[in-house]
Formats: sequence, structure tokens, C-alpha cells
Amino acid sequence: MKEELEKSFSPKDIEGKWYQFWESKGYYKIGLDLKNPKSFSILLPPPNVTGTLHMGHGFNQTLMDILTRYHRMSGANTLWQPGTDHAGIATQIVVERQLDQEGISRHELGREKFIEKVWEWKNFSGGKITKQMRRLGTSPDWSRERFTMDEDLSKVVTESFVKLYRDGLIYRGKRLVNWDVQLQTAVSDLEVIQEEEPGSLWHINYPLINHKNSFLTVATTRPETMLGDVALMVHPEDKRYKKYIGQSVLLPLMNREIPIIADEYVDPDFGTGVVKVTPAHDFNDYAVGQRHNLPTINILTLGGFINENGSSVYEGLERFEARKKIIIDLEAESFLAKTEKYTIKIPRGDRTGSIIEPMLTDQWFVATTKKIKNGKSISEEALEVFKKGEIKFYPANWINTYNQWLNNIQDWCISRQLWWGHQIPAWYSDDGRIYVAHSLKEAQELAKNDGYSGDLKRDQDVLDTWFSSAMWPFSTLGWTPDYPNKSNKELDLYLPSSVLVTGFDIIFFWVARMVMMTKHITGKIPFKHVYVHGLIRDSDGNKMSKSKGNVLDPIDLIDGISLDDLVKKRTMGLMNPKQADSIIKKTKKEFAEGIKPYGTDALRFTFASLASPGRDIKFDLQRCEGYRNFCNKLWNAARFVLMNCEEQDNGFEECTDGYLEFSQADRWIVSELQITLDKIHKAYEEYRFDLLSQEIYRFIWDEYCDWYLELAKIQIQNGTEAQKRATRRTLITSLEVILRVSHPLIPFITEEIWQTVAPLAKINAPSIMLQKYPTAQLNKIDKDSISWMAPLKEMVENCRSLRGEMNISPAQKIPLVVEGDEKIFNTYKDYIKGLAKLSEVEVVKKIPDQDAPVAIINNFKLMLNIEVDKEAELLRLTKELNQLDIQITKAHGKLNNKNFASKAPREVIEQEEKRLKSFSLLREKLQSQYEKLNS
RNA sequence: GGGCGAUUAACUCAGUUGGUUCAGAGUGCCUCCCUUACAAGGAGGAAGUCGGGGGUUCGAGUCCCUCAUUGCCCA
Repeated sequence: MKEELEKSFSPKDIEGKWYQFWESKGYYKIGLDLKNPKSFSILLPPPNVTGTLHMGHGFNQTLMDILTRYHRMSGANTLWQPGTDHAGIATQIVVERQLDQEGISRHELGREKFIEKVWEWKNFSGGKITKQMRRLGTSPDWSRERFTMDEDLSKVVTESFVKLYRDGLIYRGKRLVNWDVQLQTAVSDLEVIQEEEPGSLWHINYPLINHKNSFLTVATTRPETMLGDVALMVHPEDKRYKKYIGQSVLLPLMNREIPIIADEYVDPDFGTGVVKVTPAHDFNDYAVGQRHNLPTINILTLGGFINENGSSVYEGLERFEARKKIIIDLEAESFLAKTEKYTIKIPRGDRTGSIIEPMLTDQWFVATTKKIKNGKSISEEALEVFKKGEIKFYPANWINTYNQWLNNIQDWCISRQLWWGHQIPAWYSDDGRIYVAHSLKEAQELAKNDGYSGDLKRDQDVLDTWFSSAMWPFSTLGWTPDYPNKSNKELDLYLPSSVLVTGFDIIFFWVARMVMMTKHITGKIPFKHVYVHGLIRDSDGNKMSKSKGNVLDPIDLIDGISLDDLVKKRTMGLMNPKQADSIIKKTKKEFAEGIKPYGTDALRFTFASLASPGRDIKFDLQRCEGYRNFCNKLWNAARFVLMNCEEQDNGFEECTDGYLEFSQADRWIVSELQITLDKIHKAYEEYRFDLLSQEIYRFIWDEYCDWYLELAKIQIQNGTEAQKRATRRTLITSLEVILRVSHPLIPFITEEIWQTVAPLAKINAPSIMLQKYPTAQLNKIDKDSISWMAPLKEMVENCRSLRGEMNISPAQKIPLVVEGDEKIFNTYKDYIKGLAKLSEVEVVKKIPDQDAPVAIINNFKLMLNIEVDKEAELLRLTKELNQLDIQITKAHGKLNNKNFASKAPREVIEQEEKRLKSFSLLREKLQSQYEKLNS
């Protein structure tokens, strides 16, 4: 397989080829070797089946893929479990909108036909996101892909529901819930976003029944709800109103007499200190109503219109129309005292953006704080597994967020008045009895035993999508209710999974609920680690969103996109077309030349490098470019190795005396590599993808390319056959290790190069994916070679620096005169000559007295034999002397401090003394050099 | 109101247990170079009172307190 590598790295040419190769060979498949003691698994947080890939996915999935590939190469049984969820509300909205355009409502169509339509849509548009995942090079076991609405997963959902119901943890009840009037469904409190918006505070006078011309004034942000008022309420100790407690007022517009009650809930300092009580339309008032046995008057239809309870005057008006009319009417009848501007928290549905209405309806709930047999609630159990250390957050701080939420958790409303989803397995008798069962048949049996033989009607509602997602850790592994008595390899090996990789935004939605559900239903924790990463933001730190028009598509970073296409993409289908202008302007400014194609590897490397354990990540395109360049660097390093080693004896034959002679440089790069590998393993352990990528970058570019390749050139030029063989062998083995180390981050380029390098290393295998992940061999670290290398670097750098400051052209070779131990220096001579662009190197007893720039390293004096620019050299020496003086003063200060001498550990003192000595020595040498030049 | 962060070079960010290697990296900028792996490159260089103030300590980006600016989550 001998192919000449192109001069530049071109990602497009290799990515598709290798992905297909890996997938078709089944390399991603689950590992089921029960004898293997190591297992590693990750659950893909299931994206919306009809969704598309965004930067958050790209980031999240890259990290998961790095971990998966790492552990797979490290020899563990591996499972990355992929799949998608049905995204109940989001998907239903999309399909309803499509029907809207055809002028059909879902109700006209009927439930069955509508669901067929949704499946059609799912089959048509689903799978896009998994195709995009493949572009990212992700390696989940696609053959195990699951969908939350699959038959077997649905079965688990039903089984879980029935179990929870029978354990007394699911109940049905009439409660005030968050109601999305647009969708006409309940949503959970997590799906409601509270944001401050400008509003008004209306002051309304409620006439006192027994006091002519007196009234109590109520301040409210929602005047329309007064139609459902059942009381006024004051603080029991409020001196202003104490005397009215127990009396009544007349509800304006409605002419209903309502009592004045006292409750400590009232904040006397807010508004007027008098509060209206509307139990059917406010969560707090509902609780008040319960406490005081007040009636509940619902004045709204499920669609958000005033119903018959709102009097014939307002019946049929949309809620905000009603508000307007009520204000006008109140004003007309002089009930309106005043109107103030007021900032108010408005609850909106996260899917529709419409204002959420507390609505009294029958819903299903999971009882999160109810004690079960073992005396604990499921939320307490979920807290406990973290407390005991069975599950850990990375970074650990997230435990606070998690605990805080679970400690204040409300019962979880799991029913949704939708059609797309898992229909609730509950059946009703004509007289309202409920039978929760796995099937109609079972329900009928239950009913029969209960003495009922009439018709059963199934509950029309479906379950919250997150309910099925909460079962994901075991529903994907073939769990049955007989577990653990009956198990399988998958469950044995992969429940719990190793690590959950997720954004902090779904700690509540998903993480906490998975813990509660998995723990209760299977008895196991769902995962051992939770790695929480930040959200990807744009370069200004703003959240990426369609409406802001600042979205980046990971695929566009891979393939590139023209400015025109990017603008089109960002302005297409905007909710508010007015934003288009500013989006176009901003996009044109930021991406004047569109986006260049960076390739998957560069994008992945960028994601990894940005994954510091902070919170938000400003995505910087320039870093992506930097890492594209890095890929090109690696590519060209490989080209260099290939050009020098192909068709050569590279030292891999049987070892005989004198066959191989490794140099200090060879030993040094191997040592450096081991040190790097050690750091890399630590980075994996701690999920420090940023340090991981930094280490790889640094080693490849700064050590292997900048130094070793240059040294190798010299060895290949000057060395004996045995030395050349050793050099080529080192070049190849180091590169081959580098490729394996880097593979989890940059899978495509490493595979492409490895295919040509591996044969040179006498490795015969089909893919880098199946190779062992390198581990540090600390016994290969050769300390001598490291201490040999340090002065070489310093000498070369000094020569280069002197050249630079003397304005010597890089092309011009100049002679060097060296004073110092000849034997030692000879080990460096050729290297320095090459690396510092020297015409000749002469070692002398004492460098001649002449005006030339001199560098001092250890016991060597290096003099560039050139006409010196005296001024420049004196300036340079002065600068260096000054810097030394600063260091010397510092060290002196420390050592002369009695407290330091008496209290600091001895090593630190010795260290400081050593520094002072070497600084002083160097200073002396430089000073004499300065004087010589200045004389 | 409660909780969690952030503030280090022009930009994006590292800096593990306080101690030479600590004031760093990448990008950008300046000078020079198309040298036989790479101009997506090479060599050199300039650039920061580590948000302010106080404290602990022989010693503080690093620990404590406080203030400022700022982001997010929950109520």
C-alpha cells in the first residue's frame, strides 16, 4: 500500500473513505467479552430524531468519541450506545405546522392518521442527525441504535409506568399545572422559562360591603383573573387592615361578595398589602385556597378564552383581550385607582414561547418525595448515591446544583395532552375507576376482579418525553422486569455505564431523573461519573440561536461555506424577518470570506482544546484554523519520515551487534515521549480534554517537529549506517506512537498516515482503531539524554537569538568559535552547526579578544565570528545584565531574610542558593564580556 | 433572596497540592527568510502592576475576607 502523501493535508479526501471502512468492518460494535475485566460505556444523550446537529452536539459527541476510542484502544469492552428520542412536543408542533399549511387540523385528521403522519415525517427527516454524527467521526455501535418509540423501548416505558404506579409512586390527580394554551397541554415546571418583562401593576378598588364609599385597594399584574377571585387577603398583623378581617368586599364587575381573610403569606410591604385570591389561576393562591377552604372558580377555557364563569360580558374573549376590556370597564366604573409600570416575571413555554397559564386539570404525576418501603423517597435515594460517592460529578461542584434541585423538588407532571408519544397505560371504567396495566387485556382482568365488566376507555394522554429518556440507561440494554433474576451480557457489562457526558442544562431534565428512575426500577445506578461540560457560545459569548442568527453548523466548519450561503442559512425561516438585516450585517462582518473548510479532525481538536472545566465556551474560529494547521504539520512530519524511510533498512531486522546505534537525541525524544504519555493518561483520568490536546500539540509540534526531526536530518546526513538505521527507527516508532496517541482526537488523519507508516514499523494490521493505546514506559526514560539535550537547545537558541539581534540573514551561514570542554562540546558540534546555520565551528582554549557577540551557556562561551554591531551588542548585554540583576536581588532578598532562612524547607533554601550562585556566575561572565567590548 | 462561576498579553484561554522550571500557550502584531517535511511554514522579537483593596505566610494568579464588574441556575 504505497501511496505518496499529498503535499498538504486535505481532509475531504480521506474522511468519507475511512468512516465507511470502519463502520463496514464493524469496528464500532459492542464488546461482549465476559472474560475481559475492563468495560467502558457511554450513553449518547438521545437527540431529537428529526433534529439537526448543532455545535453543542458536535462538542458533546466529540468528547464522548474521544473517550470511547481511547478505552476501546486500551482494550476495554466498549459500548457507545446511540439513539434518538421522539421529542414529543417539538415533533408534534412541526407536523401540525405542516398540516396547517395544507389547511388541515390534527383534530380533523384524527389521532390515528395524525400519528401515521408523524411517523412519515420521522422516517423522512429522521436520521439526518445520525448522518451528521458520522461526519464528526463518532464511533457508536450503530447496529444498536435505538429510538424511544421503538417497540421494545416502549414496552420498557409501559413496564416502568406500571411498576411505579403499583409501587405507589405514580398517581393521578386534579392539580394546578403549567398549561401551554397554544399547545393545550400540561408541561412540567422545567419546561417553563421565567423571564423578566415589562408589565404593569394595576391598582383596583374593591368596595367594602359594610362601609359606604370605602374600599380596599389591590395591586395586581393580572387583572383579568379577578373574574375568578374568591377572597381578598391581608397579613394578620397588618394594622391598616386588621379591622376588616372577616368582613367582605364586593368584587367589581362581577358583583360577587367575597370575604377578607388573613394569611401570613401576604407581604404587607408589597403593593398595597392587600392581595386578591384566585385559586384557579395562581399557584400560591391555590395553596391559600386549600388552607382556607375557599372555592375554586376557573374562568378560562383550555385554549385561553374566558369561559362561562367570567360572566356573559367577558365570555369568549381571549385572555389578553379580556384584560384590555376589564381595564377599560374598571376605569369606566371608577374602580381603577392607578396603573404603574412594573417589571414582572412572565412564564413562557420553552417550545412555543406562549405565556403559561396555571390550569386546574387532571394529570399524572411521579411522587418524587413520597417515602417508599425502605423509608426513603426516590429523590432522597438520588441524593444518597452521590453522597455515598457511588456517582461523581466532574467537575465536582455540580453536586451543589444537583442537591439544591432535588432538595426542593416538586412532583413531576408526566402527562401531556399530545398525541405523539407513549400513550399512558391506564384505562377507565364508566364510573371513573382507574386500571393501570400493561395491556387492555390485563386491565380487563383487573376490572373483572374489581367487579366491573363494562367498557374500558384508555387514557388519551401521552407521557413526557423525558419520562422515556429517564429509562434510557436500561431500556437500551434489553432490560425486563425480571431483572436481575434474568439478565443478559449487555446489562451485566454495561449497567451502570461508565460516564455520562452532558451539558449542565439537562442536569435536572435528564440526569437527576435517570438516577431516580434507574435506581428505583433496576436497583442500580445508571452511571458512575457525570462529566458536565459548558455550552458553546458564539465569539461574543452569546448563546447561539436561530433568532439571533449567530448559529454555526459544525458541518460548515468541516466542509466550509461561502458567505452567501451562510447568510442564506442564517436568515432562512426566521420567526421575525425584521432581524434579517442585522443578521446579514453581522455575518458579513464576522465571516467576510465565508468559512474555510477545516475538516473534521481540526474541528474535533478544537472542541477538545476548549473543553476546560469552566462553564461557557466562546467558540473561536481562529483556534480552529490553528488546529487545522496543526493537522497539516503532522501530515508533513509524516511525509518527511516516509521520504526518508521508504525502501530503506529502518532497523527493524533481527538485532545483531553494531546493527543499531542510538544517539542521545534518539534517546531524548523517546524519553520525552514517555513523559508526555504519562501526562496524557492523567488527563484522560481527569477528563481534562484541554490538557490532553495541549500535550499532544506540544509534543508533536514543539518537540518532535521542531527539534527531533531537525536533529534526525543531521544524523541521517552524517551518521554511520548503524546510526542512520537507529535514527530512522526512532523516527518511525515515535511517529507511530504519536499517531495512536492522537487517534481518539483526530481519527481520520491518523488513520490515513498510519496506514502508510505502520508497514514501515513492520506492523501488519487493518486499522489504527484496533491498535493498542500507547502507555508510558517509564523505564525508557533516559535521564542522561534529557540533561544532554537541555544545553543543546539553549545553545542553539542563543545562537539564533544572537543572529537575530545582529540582523544576520537566516540564509547567511556564519562561523562560530567556542570556548569550553572540547570532548563534551563535540557531542553537540554537528547539531549546532546545522540548527544554528553555521559555516564552521571551532573549539578553542580561549575565545579571542574581538568585538563579537558571545553567549554563555553553562561552561561554554559561544562567539559568533562576525563583525559586531557594537551598539546593538552592548544594548543586548545590558538588557541581559539587568534581568540577571533583578533575579539576583530577588534571591538575595529571600536568603537574607532571617525568617526565610529559619522557616522555609531546606530544599527551597538550597534551590535558592543554587540559583543565586549560577546567576552570579553568569553575571560575572557577561560583565567581563561587556567590559571587553566597551573598552 | 439562595447557589455556582468568571475576571491572567490586543483576542481565546491554561496555570493541579502556595516555593527555581511562574508570569505561560495558541492566535494576532513587528522584523527577517519561498533553507531539499510543511509559507496551513521557519527564525527572532515586542507585549500583562494575574479586576481593586485588605489579610494569613519566610513566601500568594494560587489560601481567607471584602469590594467592583460580569455570566448562569434556582426561588
